[in-house]
Amino acid sequence: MTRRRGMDVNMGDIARLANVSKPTVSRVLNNSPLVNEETRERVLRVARENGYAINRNAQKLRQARNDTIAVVLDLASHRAGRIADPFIFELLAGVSEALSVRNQDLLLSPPNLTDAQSHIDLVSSRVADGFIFLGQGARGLMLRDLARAGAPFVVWGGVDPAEPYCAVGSDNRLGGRLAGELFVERGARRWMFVGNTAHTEIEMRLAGLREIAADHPGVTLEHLAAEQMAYASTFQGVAQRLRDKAPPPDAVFAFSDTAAMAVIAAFREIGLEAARDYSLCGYNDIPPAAHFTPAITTIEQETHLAGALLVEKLMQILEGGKPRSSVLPTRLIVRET
Amino acid sequence: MTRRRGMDVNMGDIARLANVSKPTVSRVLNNSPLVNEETRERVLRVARENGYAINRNAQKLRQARNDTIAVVLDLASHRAGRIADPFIFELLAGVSEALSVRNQDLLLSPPNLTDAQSHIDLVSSRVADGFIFLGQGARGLMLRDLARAGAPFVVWGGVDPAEPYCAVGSDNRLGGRLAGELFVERGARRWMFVGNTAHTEIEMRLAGLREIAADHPGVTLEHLAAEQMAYASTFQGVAQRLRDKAPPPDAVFAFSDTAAMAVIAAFREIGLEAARDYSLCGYNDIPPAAHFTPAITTIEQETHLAGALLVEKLMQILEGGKPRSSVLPTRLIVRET
DNA sequence: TTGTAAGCGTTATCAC
DNA sequence: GTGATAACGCTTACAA
Repeated sequence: MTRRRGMDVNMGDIARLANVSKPTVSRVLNNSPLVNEETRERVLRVARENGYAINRNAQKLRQARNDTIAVVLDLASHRAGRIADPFIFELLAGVSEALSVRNQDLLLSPPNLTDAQSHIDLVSSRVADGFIFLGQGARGLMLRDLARAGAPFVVWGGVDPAEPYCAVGSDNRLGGRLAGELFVERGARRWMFVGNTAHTEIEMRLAGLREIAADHPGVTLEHLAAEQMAYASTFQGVAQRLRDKAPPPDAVFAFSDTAAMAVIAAFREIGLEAARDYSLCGYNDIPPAAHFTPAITTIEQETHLAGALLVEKLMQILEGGKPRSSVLPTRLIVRET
Repeated sequence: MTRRRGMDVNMGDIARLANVSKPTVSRVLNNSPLVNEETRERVLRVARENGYAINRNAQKLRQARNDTIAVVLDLASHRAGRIADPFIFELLAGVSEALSVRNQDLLLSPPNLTDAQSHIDLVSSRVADGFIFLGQGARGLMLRDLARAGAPFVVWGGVDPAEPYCAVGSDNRLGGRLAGELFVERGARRWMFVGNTAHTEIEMRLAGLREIAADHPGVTLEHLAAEQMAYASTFQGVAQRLRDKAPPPDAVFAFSDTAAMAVIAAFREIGLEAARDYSLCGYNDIPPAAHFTPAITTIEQETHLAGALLVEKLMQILEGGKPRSSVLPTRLIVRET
């Protein structure tokens, strides 16, 4: 950056120019009520005139808190089209907004942060005060370690009261049950679940579906792993299964609406159409699901408030509190499939 | 965080425990070649044993650079389903990875950063060294101001050699021309462009399409604004246009594949099918486009390298260089529509 | 190869 | 209300 007027001004300079001491400038900048109105105005004017901006590193060095939160996204999964659904970014937008309201910086966690220790180091290095994990992913174990170490964090994902950390998520088990009840109503017998159960939230959906299946003799439940969570690999996985001699499922519960689209495409290859030949339920209610042909039945999550809720709980933890986990409502939206 | 052993250890403590001075510890931690191998090992051992993590704020305070880059996403547009295409997050993943390789922190820019001054303040406050804008969005003017102020930044978006800043993007104008040539080949006469031209990159696509249209007498080109970039509003905009008495277009170029899906849904409402009744070209080549029914013709962008390229150019700027803008290849992928 | 001393720009403490 | 002084934890310059 070209050295502009004011670029290298520090608090001492402002203090001198305004005929006050450094602590007074500091007080003004921190809206301390202890400062004379006249002084405040003078200091602010001088600061403005000189293009002064406080050095946040010096500030952070001196203070206990960093006012920075690290947000952990499973970005690696999003490379190469391995994207679950765009809905995780609505979540990110909500978190970003909630943090900004509280004047907290948002550090996007680097992709190489994998074990508990590297997360702890980030806090020890005074880079971030705590973490928000968006999606448990396959890191249940690491999260338990992190909780045991006492690191401050909250998680968006499956809410399990047995876990030693605070989580916010939709009622995934209920989601699974709702899909199951729909399939029962439709008279389907050969159910299939598509999703990677290494992710806690997805495992819980399968659990809910399984509960309903168990209540209905004659119903079989098949599980297709879909490890990659990618559109293309999900499509291929389903297509391959359908080439088996085994009779095709007559009901499918997919881990996302995008995955549901992959399911539709794969079934279409062997001449089967959703709605006509099998029931299909997605997850997330992304906008295109409603206008898809056929319109996709799905489970809606309450993500509007999630960001604010996650941030609020993390702030409570940072202030020494022990907020409880929250389960957000989940709703079945019945469409053509 | 519970105070664990080693939590409050600083460099002085390690120095004392290892029988060396602080600068020596510093040298070891920064891989200086000036340290004796034996000393290095002893220091590292002591540091490890005491769970020492360097205080990055103190480090940043002392050094010229911050090793933090602010990434600007138009997150506001992603709330309420206003998402163009998930492809922007592949870009984010690429940037995240490239930054992490260079040990740079990624600060996600807060949503309230709108004018040039607030961006400049972020640099003056020593929070970030520079910016990466993912998508020009409707901030062409602000970017020019920012460039004039000498702030270090690079942009993913439309590349215009006349702009005073470094940009990386696909050849949007060529993309528009490719779509136009396809429409000519298909014999279409009533073309429609769907997209918000306040975004430079989208305006350039329209410009390319317009060039081809101008070369072909008898071809009309209509522009549907689609300001919100959302799936739902695009669907509604197209549906409303189709209710006009004017004859429907026989060729549509949409600003994204997701938008193309909205176009298909809207045309279907009046009984028109892509491929059969009109040509359709999307943008980005997202995975579902290939398996959609009908399979969507689209323009592919080279996003794999974009993240690394953006980071590299920004680093050059931070070192005083003046990297040139880059245009990445663009390819038409002809499918059913 | 290592150590001493100074300083980065802020805020906490205490005195007035 | 305001100011003097001492940290915060690190790196740079210079000396040995």
